[in-house]
Amino acid sequence: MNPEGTHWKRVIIHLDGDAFFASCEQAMHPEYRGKPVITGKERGIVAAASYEAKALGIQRGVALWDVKKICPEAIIVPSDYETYSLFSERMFAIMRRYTSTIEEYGIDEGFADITGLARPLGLSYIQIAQAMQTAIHRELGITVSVGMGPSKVLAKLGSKHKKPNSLTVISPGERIGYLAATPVGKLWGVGPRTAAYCHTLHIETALDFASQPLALVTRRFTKPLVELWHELQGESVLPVVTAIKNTYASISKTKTFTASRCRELVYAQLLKNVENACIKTRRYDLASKKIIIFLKQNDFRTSAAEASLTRATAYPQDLARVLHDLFDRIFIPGTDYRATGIVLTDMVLSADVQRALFEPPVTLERLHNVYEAVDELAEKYGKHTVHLAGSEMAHREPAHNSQRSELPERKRTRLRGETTRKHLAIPLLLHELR
DNA sequence: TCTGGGGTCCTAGGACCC
DNA sequence: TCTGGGGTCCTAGGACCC
Repeated sequence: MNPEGTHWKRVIIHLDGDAFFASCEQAMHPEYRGKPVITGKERGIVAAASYEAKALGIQRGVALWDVKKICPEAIIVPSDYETYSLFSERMFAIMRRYTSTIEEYGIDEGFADITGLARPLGLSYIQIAQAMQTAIHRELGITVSVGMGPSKVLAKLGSKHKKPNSLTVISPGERIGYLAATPVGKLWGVGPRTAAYCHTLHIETALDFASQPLALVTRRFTKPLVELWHELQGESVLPVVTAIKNTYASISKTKTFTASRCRELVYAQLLKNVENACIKTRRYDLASKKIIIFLKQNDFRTSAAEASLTRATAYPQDLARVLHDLFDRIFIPGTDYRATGIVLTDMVLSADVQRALFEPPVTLERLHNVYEAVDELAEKYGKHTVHLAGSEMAHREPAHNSQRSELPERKRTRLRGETTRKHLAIPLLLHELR
């Protein structure tokens, strides 16, 4: 192995937080360290389990019900995305000390392209990876696993290989061994359907897949799988995307509730989702030209309906009429429903929204003013201080399997880069760590 | 994993046009 | 009138990710 990677065309690293949510909780609460900690209280299933909890056989997705049976002393807390996002920001900031070619792939994982940086930084490639890893541990109190390879896929395979707090280098020369040990379904980009298809072709391991002739892969598989094939050869075709996401192609909201056949209640749930989706849409200065709704029956069958709008909007009032029509089209009386959902899509910038043909000029402006006031009130007094009468029932009804009602209402959701008191929380960690 | 919530990308097929 | 070839755009749905 040549860790300096001088013969590598690219040197990519992937950092992956270890039991990220649970680790953040342990970093924030010293009294949680060394103990089984579980997040996901608001959902009733395990979102993240600390390594102490994993050692007891507790995994993602397990019902909290069962957790308490296995381990009555487990510390169970709701997932606090706002705080984890702050840890995430800090983690990426540390990575950026070494290169700006960073991709924030998820809240707890990211890629860095460090090709050619060994000489200027005066560190070997492995030392660069270790420097990031130790700085994250020292400053944030959480550990990450790191993978290094000549492509994103191989780097990601490396970070997963041995957790926690590991560093795994998969060089072009060593990749065969790692691929032989990896079932094809474990590869990034291979889901259950593709894995099943692979089995029909007698492709069982990542190496089986990588050993297929390119012509066959191109003929039998889709474009993402062809890219995967190249990446597995150690040939980097997926770039590290540095652009930070600040817009959306679609915004959706879904919520599960205690199953009900009450038309008004189900509709109220749907309308509340619309209100939530609109809030987020306005926050990003967007407006939607197409709305899709769906109802999930108690047996998990879903039905959907959609409509295009005459004018892009981010105002529930605008959507009310079409929403009602869509709802009537798919609601079946006497059927129990467990969830509703809404997708706002075909987004445009709100600045580019034009008045619909034949629409009186005042309408749009008035709506705009009304919701500006609504958003201000929400900022001061909490989300949903003002909502449509039609969603009242959903606001009263506590959501199914959620203890959220016990939780203090979050003051508000921050915009990127906006400063709130919470930002002060992490520097305090430095003292706690001693 | 008997099932939460929020996203993106890709492909096939139809409509329509020249 | 019949036939051929080719392009673009849109939509629906599948599949995958965290």
